[in-house]
Amino acid sequence: MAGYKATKEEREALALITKLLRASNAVSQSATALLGRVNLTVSQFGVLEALYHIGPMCQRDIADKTLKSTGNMTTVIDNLGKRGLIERRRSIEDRRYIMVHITESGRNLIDQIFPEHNQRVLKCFSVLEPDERVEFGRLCKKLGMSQES
Amino acid sequence: MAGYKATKEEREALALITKLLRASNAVSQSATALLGRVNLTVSQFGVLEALYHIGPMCQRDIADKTLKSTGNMTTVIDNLGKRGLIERRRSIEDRRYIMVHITESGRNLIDQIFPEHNQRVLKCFSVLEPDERVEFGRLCKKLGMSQES
DNA sequence: AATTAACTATTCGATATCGAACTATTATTT
DNA sequence: AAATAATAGTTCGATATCGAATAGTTAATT
Repeated sequence: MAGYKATKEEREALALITKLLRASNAVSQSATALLGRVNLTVSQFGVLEALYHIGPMCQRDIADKTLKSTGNMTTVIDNLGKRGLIERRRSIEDRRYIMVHITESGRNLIDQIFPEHNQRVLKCFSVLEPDERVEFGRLCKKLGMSQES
Repeated sequence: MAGYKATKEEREALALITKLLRASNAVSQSATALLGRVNLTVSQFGVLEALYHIGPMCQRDIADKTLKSTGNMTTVIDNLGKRGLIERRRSIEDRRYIMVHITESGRNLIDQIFPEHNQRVLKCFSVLEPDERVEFGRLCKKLGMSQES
């Protein structure tokens, strides 16, 4: 048997991270359940939605925005490109950059699912009271910002 | 341009899910940063840790516990098996089940990283006050349980 | 007893994901 | 100007992940 034993504080923290991961999982699964209908993965949706709302970005910026690696971006954006949902345009000023643009077709796809997607996200959080939602957002933000480099 | 426009409530919910995913990502990354040292993936650690603390389980139960598919479990457990960290034993009473056991070697590995892992998790949440941690856990639990079928 | 239904695990194809090595381009240093 | 450093994107190998199809086992039904 192990000689190591977690302290009470540690056990509480472990319980807390479990709850957080479970909540995050539940919410994101429930919110993205409709993506299958239009054959989008969660990653693809994330990228497409960012381009839709923020505008053209280079892959590095998209990777930062979605918390993924640049190697991963190449793959995801390749797959979006195959379906004609985005377009790559090499920057002229600095030829290292490739600006990624959402196409008309990509825009239509987002328009098609966004209303229901928003409804679902809203519904997910409707188990919390309004003031609980505010508090939850505040605490998440504290946690999300704390680990930044 | 899109004819669709999100309501204020929807926009707030979208902002909230972003904060939640960011928090979840930040915490889980910071907590699991040391796994590379012992060549474990996050999934492998999750499975191994569950077996360590709960005891032998069949793959279906492990999948439920870790919120993954059974197909995925086959892969992850295969990879843990290759390294001799777990053992599969076909159940005799009901031959559909395969009980997965952690080995001595697997137990040693967990013992080796668990103290530091716990410290890291604890540190992640130390940005919250004690009463905030309690409240955060309560809200996460509400969210995590709400989407269950 | 035979059929059907329910359930566990595996397989497969497609996509995601990381980190590290690599190429191409631009910026900085000497 | 040449060498060096920094940066963007790609490639590769390994692993993860899903959903659907499949095989094998047991339970329930007829």
